[in-house]
Amino acid sequence: MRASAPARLAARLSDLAGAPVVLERPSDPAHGDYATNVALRTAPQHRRPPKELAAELAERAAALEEVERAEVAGPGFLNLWVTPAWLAEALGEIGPDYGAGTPERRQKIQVELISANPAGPLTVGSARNGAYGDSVARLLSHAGHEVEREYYFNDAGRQVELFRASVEARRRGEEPPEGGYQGEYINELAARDVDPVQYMLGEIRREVAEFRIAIDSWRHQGEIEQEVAGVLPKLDSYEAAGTTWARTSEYGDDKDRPLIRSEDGSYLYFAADVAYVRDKLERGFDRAIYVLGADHHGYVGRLKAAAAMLGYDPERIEVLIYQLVHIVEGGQTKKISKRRGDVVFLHELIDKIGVDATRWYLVSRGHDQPIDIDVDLAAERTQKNPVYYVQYAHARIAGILRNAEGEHGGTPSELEKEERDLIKRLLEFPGVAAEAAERRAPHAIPIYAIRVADDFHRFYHEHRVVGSETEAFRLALVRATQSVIAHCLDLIGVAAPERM
RNA sequence: GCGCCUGUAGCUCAGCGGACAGAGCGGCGGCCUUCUAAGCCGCGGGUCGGAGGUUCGAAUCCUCCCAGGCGCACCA
Repeated sequence: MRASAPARLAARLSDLAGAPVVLERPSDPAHGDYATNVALRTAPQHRRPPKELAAELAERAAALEEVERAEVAGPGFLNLWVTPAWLAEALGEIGPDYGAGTPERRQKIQVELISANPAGPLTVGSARNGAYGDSVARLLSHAGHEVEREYYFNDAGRQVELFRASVEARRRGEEPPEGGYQGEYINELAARDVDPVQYMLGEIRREVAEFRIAIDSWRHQGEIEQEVAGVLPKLDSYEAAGTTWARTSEYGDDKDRPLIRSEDGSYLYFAADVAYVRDKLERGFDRAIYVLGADHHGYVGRLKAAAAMLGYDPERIEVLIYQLVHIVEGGQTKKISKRRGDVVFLHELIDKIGVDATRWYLVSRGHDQPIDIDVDLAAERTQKNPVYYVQYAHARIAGILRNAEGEHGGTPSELEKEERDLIKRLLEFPGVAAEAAERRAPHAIPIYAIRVADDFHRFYHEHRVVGSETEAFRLALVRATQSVIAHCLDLIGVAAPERM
């Protein structure tokens, strides 16, 4: 896989400049198709005025066949205009594998996501975990890594027993136990003749699939707990205050962590964490990614400490934190609590607005940004979800392609403004996808997709495709646009419809 | 008290070292005999929480302060 056209252009310019050139797309069209600040950045080390350096580079750049014009502007920017032939040729590179990377070092990566207790249906909080984590997994896979998705069922702990007891109490017509679970779904479960935990295990698998997340590996707490006894002797631990402690504070954690409950000698959760870390890394993953809500960010230190204590490079453990989803009711914002029943379930949101709008909505803001879902406004607000705007562009193109019979391709001698803008936008895709993967920031994809749809709708409004003088070229342009939109939607698990 | 995250247009959010800060929604006004009007165009709207600092250049980096969210269990 060779570098994308803009990357190759940047590389040629880097040779001319003798320094790495980063091309950006200026917002002001008067500043060219591409611009670079190399002269500004390298002026200090050359001890020469940036404008002088930029002027020299401009002269050399203008001699490149792909460059139509090069100008120095402002304090020392170099602005470039590219030829229609270069744009048309670059367009030809857009296809099924467009933007797919081959990393310098292909890694085997595990992404553990959701892993909600089977103590009820998935909440919108878990849905954010899934939408975010799965999109990161898709991005990494697109970037060329080998990715496996795992879901860990905490199906043997205290919370789950409390849940089971709550349902059973309900069946006997009693109040739930102290700290137990409440809510309509408990009543519904009580009415069914099933083991509540077994039932939820099945329900969650179904919901995850419906949310378009393909889990490769389902693990259960019991499996990990069997490994605990074998791991504990390998830890740097000591006895104090009636229990065994892992000396995690020596390995970057805030404090030491107890491994065994002194009351009854049973393993505490951290013991399972350690066993699980080893389990993951021993399975040959170069990297184990955990996707956790902000309420679990205290986990980062202890998981890395666990790895370090076992002799692994803690860099192999990566914890992705996303901010929480809150529900807003009557102007009041509150944290989701399954136990209290203050909760919006994923299936409710899907029923209201569908999988596409739900996934788009949950992944389209930065993971560092909290999300409020207003129970009353959710449906109304998401009717205006930009997902439809993007899907519409895809469907519109499908319509054009249904009407067209001619060949695709060719290079017109002149390009319309809307065509140039659209092509340049499409050429951004490999960079956008690579950066999104690198930064674990899938929200860049929907934002970019909106811009593509934007440029397409503008083009569509101004120019006809079928029956135009440059029909073959425009068919290729429109087909490439559709392909890039489809790639974007796929990266975030949203459907790309042929008709709307 | 300590740690992580956040504070950008009326609302929801992008932008995270470059050229006058952007989009969607909401408001107002235009555009369908032509490939889907779920569309396009125009208008209005911002001391980028505050104060210092680094830099040729800061919404973007550093420090402090203010405000909000989340953590700091022998629960998960």
